[in-house]
Amino acid sequence: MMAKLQPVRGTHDLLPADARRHQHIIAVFRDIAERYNFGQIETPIFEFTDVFDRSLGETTDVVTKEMYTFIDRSGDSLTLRPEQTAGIARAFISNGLAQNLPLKFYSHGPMFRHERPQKGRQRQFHQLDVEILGVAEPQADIEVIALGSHLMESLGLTDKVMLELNTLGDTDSRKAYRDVLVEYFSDHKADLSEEAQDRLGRNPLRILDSKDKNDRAVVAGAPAMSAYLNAASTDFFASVVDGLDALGIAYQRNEQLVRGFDYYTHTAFEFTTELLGAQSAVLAGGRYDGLIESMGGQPTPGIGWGSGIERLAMLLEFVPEANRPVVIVPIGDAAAKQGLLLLQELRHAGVTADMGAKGNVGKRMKQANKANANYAILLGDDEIAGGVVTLRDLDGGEQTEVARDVIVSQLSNRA
RNA sequence: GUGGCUGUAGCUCAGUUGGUUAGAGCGCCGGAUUGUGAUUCCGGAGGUCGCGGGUUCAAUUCCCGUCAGCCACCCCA
Repeated sequence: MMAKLQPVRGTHDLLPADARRHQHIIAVFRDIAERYNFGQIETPIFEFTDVFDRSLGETTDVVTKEMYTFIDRSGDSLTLRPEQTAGIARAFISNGLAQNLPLKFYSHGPMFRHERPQKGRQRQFHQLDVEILGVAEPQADIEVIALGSHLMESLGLTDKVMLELNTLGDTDSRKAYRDVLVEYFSDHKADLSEEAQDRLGRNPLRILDSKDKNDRAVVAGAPAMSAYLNAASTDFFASVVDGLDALGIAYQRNEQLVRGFDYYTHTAFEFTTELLGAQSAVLAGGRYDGLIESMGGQPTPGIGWGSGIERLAMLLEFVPEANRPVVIVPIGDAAAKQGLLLLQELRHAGVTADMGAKGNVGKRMKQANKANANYAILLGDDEIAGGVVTLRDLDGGEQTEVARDVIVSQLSNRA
């Protein structure tokens, strides 16, 4: 391999076939999000570091060791966004959007995390994202999950993913449970892994989804989160579940499901798969009623999810084909000019068309074949003199003369 | 950040028990075919054997380091 010009670790070029796959996912997503009456929002791919520090939780791994943070020429600390929600929350506050509640946003674009790459994990990756701001009712939870489910269905991934669902309860419930959990884990501290012992002080809920065998044994005996939910939290979750049932959206309760960022409350969910190696989450999100307030805005409930485009792409069986071009094969100098004109007419008429820059007829026909062209248009002195064009069907091999003045409409109608 | 495996042509891979000019298939370019595309035939280009250092008369091969890829841990989309 060339040693010199390498892409930065964990980044990838999307060549046309991959780019088409990504664009297909994005197109399906946009179509569905628009049908759910979400509006597109684009926030910058970098923000003041503070935006992420304060929102994600200072002890989370993303903040402590995965952010791409740098000092710009003005001396400000900036960070490439590791996720989308914080940026949207910031935009909500910056633009004074509290006047327009409720708001439904969708977005997509690159995210950055400084992690060791592996299957389904890159340093620059792309996410789809939806957020609903200003709706405290379970209907928003249901709608956002339904949108995710709809997306899976439209991408043909329903059989490959499973919806896992949990509730973290409101702030009071979460705090109560946390205290009980810390007490329980402290009693079993000796049996926990080093990682888990470390997390006990920082983020005890995360011990629940540890993969360590010993940890799992301890977790199995831990008090259940559901037992510590207050009435309001229990009712809220019951409403979410009712809604999903009514819509026929299957899910599996997973009481160990804990999301990575501190801002989550109530509903937490993930569409997971077993087909991506160690990575399981394909689409994940939850409710974050305290986030905007903690960032300095008016108290505003929110819920949303993010979904990794690369991960979706790896599961996708459908690979969209590129348009097959019509390729013009000019023969002679006069035809080269006439060819350019015809090329322009075809393109303006909506036909994917191309014309090579050099080569004799044989060479050009080979090029047309390689370009996966469905038709070749041969244009030489004979055709020009007769006011026609020779249209060759490259799949069947039939060749016919078509009047020059109808060829464009004939081909555009076919497409 | 930690660990395991792997780096030979654009791609997929052989190979050298350390020894003159490192191979194949596919792909690419040209010709047979300057008005006709799979195929076929002929010819050609393309490698400082990831990079750096060490051992050796000699390293693509052995050793060390480094970078990268893959996979896993951690964590997450």
